[in-house]
Amino acid sequence: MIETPSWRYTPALAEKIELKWQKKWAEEGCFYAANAEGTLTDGQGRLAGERKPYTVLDMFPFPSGKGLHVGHPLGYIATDFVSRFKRMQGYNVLHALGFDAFGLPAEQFAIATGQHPRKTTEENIANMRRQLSRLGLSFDPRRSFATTDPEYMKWTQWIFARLYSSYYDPDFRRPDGKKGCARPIKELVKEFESGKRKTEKPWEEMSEREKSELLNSFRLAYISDSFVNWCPGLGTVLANEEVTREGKSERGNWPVYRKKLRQWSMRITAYADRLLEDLDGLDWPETVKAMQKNWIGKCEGLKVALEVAGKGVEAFLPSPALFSHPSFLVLPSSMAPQLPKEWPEGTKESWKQGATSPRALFSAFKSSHPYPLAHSMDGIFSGIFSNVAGKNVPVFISDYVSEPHLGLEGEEDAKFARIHSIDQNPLPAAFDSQEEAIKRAEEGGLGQREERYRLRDWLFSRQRYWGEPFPIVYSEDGTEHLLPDSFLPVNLPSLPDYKPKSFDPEDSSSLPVAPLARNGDWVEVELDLGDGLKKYKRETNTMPNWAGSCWYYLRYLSPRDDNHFVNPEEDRYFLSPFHNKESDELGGVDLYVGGVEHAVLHLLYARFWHKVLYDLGYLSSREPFYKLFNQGYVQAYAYTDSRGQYVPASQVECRFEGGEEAFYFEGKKVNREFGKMGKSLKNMVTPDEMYEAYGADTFRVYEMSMGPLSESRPWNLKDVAGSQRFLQRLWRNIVSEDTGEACVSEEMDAKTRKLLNRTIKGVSEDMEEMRPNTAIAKLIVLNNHLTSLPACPREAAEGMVKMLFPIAPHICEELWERLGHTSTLSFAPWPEAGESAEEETVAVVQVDGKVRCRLSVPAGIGERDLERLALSQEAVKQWLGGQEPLKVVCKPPKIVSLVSRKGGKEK
RNA sequence: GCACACGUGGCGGAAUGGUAGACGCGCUGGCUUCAGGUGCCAGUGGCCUUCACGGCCGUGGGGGUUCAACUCCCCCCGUGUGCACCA
Repeated sequence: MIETPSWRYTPALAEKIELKWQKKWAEEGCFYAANAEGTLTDGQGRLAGERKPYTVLDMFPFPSGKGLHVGHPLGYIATDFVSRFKRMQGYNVLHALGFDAFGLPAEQFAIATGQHPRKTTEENIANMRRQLSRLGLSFDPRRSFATTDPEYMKWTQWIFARLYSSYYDPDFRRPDGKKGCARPIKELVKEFESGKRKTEKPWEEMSEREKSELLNSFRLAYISDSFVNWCPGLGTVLANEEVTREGKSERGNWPVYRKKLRQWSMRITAYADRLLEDLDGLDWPETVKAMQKNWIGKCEGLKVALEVAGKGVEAFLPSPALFSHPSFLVLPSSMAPQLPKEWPEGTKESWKQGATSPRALFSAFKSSHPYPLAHSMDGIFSGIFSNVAGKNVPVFISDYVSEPHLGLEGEEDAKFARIHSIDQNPLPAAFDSQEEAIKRAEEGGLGQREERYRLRDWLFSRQRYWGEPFPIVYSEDGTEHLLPDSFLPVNLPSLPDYKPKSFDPEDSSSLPVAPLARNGDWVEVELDLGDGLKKYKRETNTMPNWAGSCWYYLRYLSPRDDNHFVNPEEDRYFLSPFHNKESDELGGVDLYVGGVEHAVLHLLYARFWHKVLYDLGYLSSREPFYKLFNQGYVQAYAYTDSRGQYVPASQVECRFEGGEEAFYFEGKKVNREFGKMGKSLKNMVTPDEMYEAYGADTFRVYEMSMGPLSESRPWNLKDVAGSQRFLQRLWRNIVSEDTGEACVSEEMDAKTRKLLNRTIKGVSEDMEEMRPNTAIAKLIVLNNHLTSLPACPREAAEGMVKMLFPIAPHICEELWERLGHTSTLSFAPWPEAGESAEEETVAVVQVDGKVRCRLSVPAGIGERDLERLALSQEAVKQWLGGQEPLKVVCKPPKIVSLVSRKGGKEK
């Protein structure tokens, strides 16, 4: 039996090395970013002086109760290698991770486990920290926080207060000199008082209540009666974005009803133009820009008159809808059972019987209707029918059509809506383009062409417990009052029962009850807001969890500052455009990495807040995130047996049959599918399993080498062995497996030098462009070459270790130490490619587009010389058939392309 | 239906107008070993031919531009994402 050498790079040794360096980095405060001034320095003086800042940001993680699988760390490993690479290039890197801990999932998890959300949230954060810390990520630990921390919540409320106290003045010039700026509402009041800005009724004659109403129509955070999506099953109101297209709640899949409610909103529409314009200057993926433009952008459509329950109303039909549904009837699903009664000429008995849900109605209608289905979406919840009752009247049925824009404000008025001209002027069922649809509709007198923004204001209140309370109280007459900053934070009260009051999911007559209203001692308060002690009632809504995630990247800069939400000095140092040439005039975080699922909402909301805070003079940059990178997802193979049941993927065996892969579970053949990683598909792999079986460095190398960072890719456990072997070979090249001591040669041959230089050049470019997969491939090539040498040259070993450090930091630190160095690699300068003395390269000779000859030539060869050399080759002469070439294209030193008289063409 | 993205060996992928298949997995052969595993060395797109050299074909399909196309343009097929009923 052969014993494993005592210093082989095994998972056990990897773990020892990894824990050793993680401890050391933590003790030395290795990843402390240094602030421009004040409290947070790096403690070592390393970063003092002229270092340029570089901010690397991960999307704010939500600490789920389920823990992480191997897909989650992908983005964190990516930002970590960028951070480490930038540190080696001499930047003062700010890289921190906090937690987005408010929100419905946290509340639901807590309810499910019967505990207080604060307790479960803290436990989940601790678990996530543990799983991530074993990866050796280079976060500055001093800058971490959770949105639920009272000190953080204080500033979230403070920002809300600024939005509430501001309005948008389209004529006022903002700091960058352009028109349109948020201003304190006090300025507006002055204009009303002085008469500079007119009001319908003179300002001084208005009651306090009237003034308050008027100002509300200007404030950036305002309260108004608005339609909300009431979900009795959850007992909460949801934003449109949280309602599925089937009209169910995104979380829980309960029915959702439209209700009128007094609600807080954010006037994001005031910023629509600027949110659109500034996209151009950002270094974002074009697809994300397109999605934002699509969301914000102008939409052409038709303003039409509708008849609703005998009353005339106006509606806007966007051109995409007009295109696919040229004339139509819209019915809320709640009316669906009555449809046959309302239907002109009674179209069939068979389908109105027993059709109580839209789904049932639809399928009954589809099966019985004699006419062809013109269009169907998702096949179930809606459909368009042509030639109903001899008329061209498509019908639209949906769970989610109680649209105020069609005047359908509540079930009581919602009989049906129809386009006036339908009977007189039925439109053809199909057009060639949206433009044609809108043109024909306009010509047909259906309505008037109009452009609108689609973007609507952002609904900002929730009837939940686990969110930030509003810094708002109401006096006895119902007028709202902002609490002064000195009253912040407004903390959540303790409640005997913090669950939202849910109802029968089908009970559409129910109304939301905010959990905070249950604590009477908290709601009813006596305060002195500057005019003596008075009685007030607190606002009982809470903020959505977008609130905390809208500005967290700012708090990383000065996480413990009690006087500012972000310290102005640090803002100017880290985010201002003047410190980062690349980000030009927009400024912001240098690199933001996360999933594309936040392409619209989170990024739009954060940009909006950032712009308001910029207008008000609190920030020096116009945009929050200069460069955005969307990483792909880690997907996984899943396996089903002959009955279609999922079998544990980890126990599936791959065999090689007739040159192809076949898969077996317990001796029986199974099918391979492709899907999300998770418990239901029995294909989940956790980082903890990877640490144990391979170590963190192998795991990191594997995740970065699987494919391009921006693409989704399947997790393939057996491929990890390749990454493991690479690190083992590297270790063995530099360290003796018997003694553990470095065994390198002080000499380096010319061939190795050349390859080293080429590798440095290539890897540097790949790292800069965030292509770790090709960087790793190049390092493996170098490593394989070093393996073939009798002894590894020290210079190559050190270059190798430096270049791999950002991706596999622990093993590289260990090798660096064993090579005789005493200080961390974290700040070692990134290697630079030297000049290679010898400059031979391979040139290719093509005849009629095909490679016919390869020549070894000096890299500096001239065009004439290369051409002459190519033409003198026997093989080339043969392919030219002894004749002069018709044409010669010579691009030294790489290629000579010849056209023969036989096959070639020439112009 | 509209918009965008993508399509390369048995698998993940590399090459962005200039040597297609880097690198890894898997597979084949050899060495080490009692054996398995690990490790090391060599080979590995298909077809033809061969001791060998070599030749032909090949990046979803078809057409085009070019001395030269995985790469650029047009058409088709397929896959994925977004949009639609919220506006």
